[in-house]
Amino acid sequence: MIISEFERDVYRVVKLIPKGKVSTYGQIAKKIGRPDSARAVGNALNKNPFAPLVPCHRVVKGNGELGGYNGGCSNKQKLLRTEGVIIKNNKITDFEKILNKFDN
DNA sequence: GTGTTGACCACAG
DNA sequence: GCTGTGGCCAACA
Repeated sequence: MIISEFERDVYRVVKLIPKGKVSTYGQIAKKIGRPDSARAVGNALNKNPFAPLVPCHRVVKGNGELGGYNGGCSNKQKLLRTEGVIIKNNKITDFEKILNKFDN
């Protein structure tokens, strides 16, 4: 399985998200140097060649909603709650508090 | 090779 | 607050 440098960066950053925290497509995109390519980030995670390795459940939309990945990672929501992330109606409670902004 | 689509975000009206 | 448009990367028809 060979992937592009872009996707590799995406997975690298996503894996850096600490337990109990989440991030957004936009933040990840910005971190890897493509602030306008949140779509490509989602696409990379959609393929998800590192399914258990990349915590896709810690990646959500910019407004705190879970997003459309819900179909494949629904059980991960419960896992997030176990890690301390409160999820309410497919939305993250205290989203800004647990949001891991890769702000260097 | 061109156009469309996809787990999206930001800006303008 | 909602809608439309522009923007990036990769995959598919």
